Amino acid sequence: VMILRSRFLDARRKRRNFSKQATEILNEYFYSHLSNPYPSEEAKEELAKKCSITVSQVSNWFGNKRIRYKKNIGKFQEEANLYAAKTAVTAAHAVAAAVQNNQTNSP
Amino acid sequence: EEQDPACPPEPCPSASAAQTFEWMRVKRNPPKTGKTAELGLLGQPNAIRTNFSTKQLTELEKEFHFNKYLTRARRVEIAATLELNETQVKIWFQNRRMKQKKREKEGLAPAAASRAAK
DNA sequence: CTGGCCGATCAATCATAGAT
DNA sequence: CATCTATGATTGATCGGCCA
Repeated sequence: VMILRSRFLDARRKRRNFSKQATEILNEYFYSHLSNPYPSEEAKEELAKKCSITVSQVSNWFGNKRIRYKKNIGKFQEEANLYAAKTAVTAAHAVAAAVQNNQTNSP
Repeated sequence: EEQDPACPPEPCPSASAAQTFEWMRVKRNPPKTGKTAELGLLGQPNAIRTNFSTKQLTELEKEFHFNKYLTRARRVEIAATLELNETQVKIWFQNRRMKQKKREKEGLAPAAASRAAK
């Protein structure tokens, strides 16, 4: 409050928002695993690499996302639909590719 | 790409009905520690997150640098001096240790373009 | 069986970046 | 430029698992 407490310790909070694409990657994972949005340590490391952020930041992101999502599911409905559609398309491409590959070299 | 070994993506293509999964219902029990300010109302589940004063944090920090782990005696002593529960002191040290571990880990590889592990 | 620790997470809050 | 909202980080405390 008034006690401008620890401008020292809070100085590190000079945060910067993540890049648009990093957020994109995180949201894709979140919504494609909405039934259990708890990435394993390995998954976090990979996401961190792809997003060019630290594993801790990935953990913070998921922690904040989960809490804020369940706090107001309605507010995220639009976003959820957006990513749901996106992953659906991606999945479709993957399936198509798989089919192609399967036909190319069928046993 | 790298899907979880046993966790396929949401198999719900039809519409995008955002169901309510278990994790969304998880609720934590309110803190048992902390002061209820003894407002006459006993047993009131004070769900207030204690705010440690700068003085308390300074003392705890000082003690931490002396010993990363507490002995029962030391814990009792500190709790009394800082007017905190033994549990709060215990938890503070636990969180402090995790915090330090996290810092060490992050401070030892900020720049690592290790493409050697693939 | 009991209590402390670890690792992960929760939940509330801080402080700032961004939108209006 | 002030005000309101979105978001990354911090932290006291909880949850489940492990172990001496």
